[in-house]
Amino acid sequence: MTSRLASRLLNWYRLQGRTLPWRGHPDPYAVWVSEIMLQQTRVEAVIPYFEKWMRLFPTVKELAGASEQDVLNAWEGLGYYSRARNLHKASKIVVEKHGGELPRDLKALRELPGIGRYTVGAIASIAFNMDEPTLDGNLRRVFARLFDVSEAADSPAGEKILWNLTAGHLPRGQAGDYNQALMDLGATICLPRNPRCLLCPLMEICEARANGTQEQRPVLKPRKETPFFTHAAGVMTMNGKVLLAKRPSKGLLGGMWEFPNGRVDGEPAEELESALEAGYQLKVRTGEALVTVQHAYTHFRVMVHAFRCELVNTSANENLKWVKLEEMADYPMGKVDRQIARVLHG
DNA sequence: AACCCGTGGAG
DNA sequence: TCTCCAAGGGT
Repeated sequence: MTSRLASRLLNWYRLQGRTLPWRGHPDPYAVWVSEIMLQQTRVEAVIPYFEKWMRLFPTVKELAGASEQDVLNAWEGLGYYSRARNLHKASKIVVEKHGGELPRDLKALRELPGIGRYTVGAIASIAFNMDEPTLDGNLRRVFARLFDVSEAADSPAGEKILWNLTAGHLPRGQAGDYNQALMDLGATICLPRNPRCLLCPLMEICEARANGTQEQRPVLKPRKETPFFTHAAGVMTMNGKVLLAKRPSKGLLGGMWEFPNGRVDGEPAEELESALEAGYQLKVRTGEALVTVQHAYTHFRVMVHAFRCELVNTSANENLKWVKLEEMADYPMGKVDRQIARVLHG
């Protein structure tokens, strides 16, 4: 039994659904890669990365055999780099424990790093045509509006209601199309701001059920305000090489490379030396500022002053490396450090 | 539960 | 310029 909602939705999807590189792809691996890339990331940003990724790592086995450096390089610019590290880890597990094939078992999928409740439902329904619901930001918004969900949509209580709503309308045998239709609807019609209700295939149902509260849905918890920090970075060049540091594997930009830097509270030029000593066991003499970069991360903003430094002394450190200027592109960096690197390269 | 994790586009 | 937030997961 297909609900009226699902029926309207599926008819609309056949006519208005988007054509995307991973849609109709025969390989579950392609669906997997796309779902990881699409976490908190827009379709337009993902497409070029997906196509490059599938050229570099066409199969699970080739991904598993790649170095973390190559994997992070392929991901550079897409953000949330733990996704790349987890996908890489998971590919090795799939090769070792599942014969190189993505398992069709919900529990086995859920245990792979980087695959949570949403991604299990998406892969199971889209790649394996299983009757599984899922809930992402699009479905959350669509159902919160359609059924006047006053509970905070990003709270456990609200999410439980929303999971039940989407599961309750799931059409047997067409869960993949149903889930993707709701995502397309959320991304092109039921927009966060200024929804295009006149083009919506569910307008009639929505008007009947939503009590006119659509513009006030979904209810979301208030955000915390973002702090601001100032950092100083040291640019140390010698014989056509520059000193780079590898970040810890966890946390912000985990496993990526950067110019040695530290947080400063007073005048950057005066504090840089002590900051670098604390973080990198370096002795340096600062010179003139090379470039200043501002950047807004999700949870804080930074201003980074990059200084040319004269190196006096350094202790042994595995995470420090002298890199030829022409080879900086081979070292995965976040946006800020890539910007500094570009200034150096000319 | 609350917090952390990137980047870019839209308004 | 500034705020919002996007096919979430991990801790």
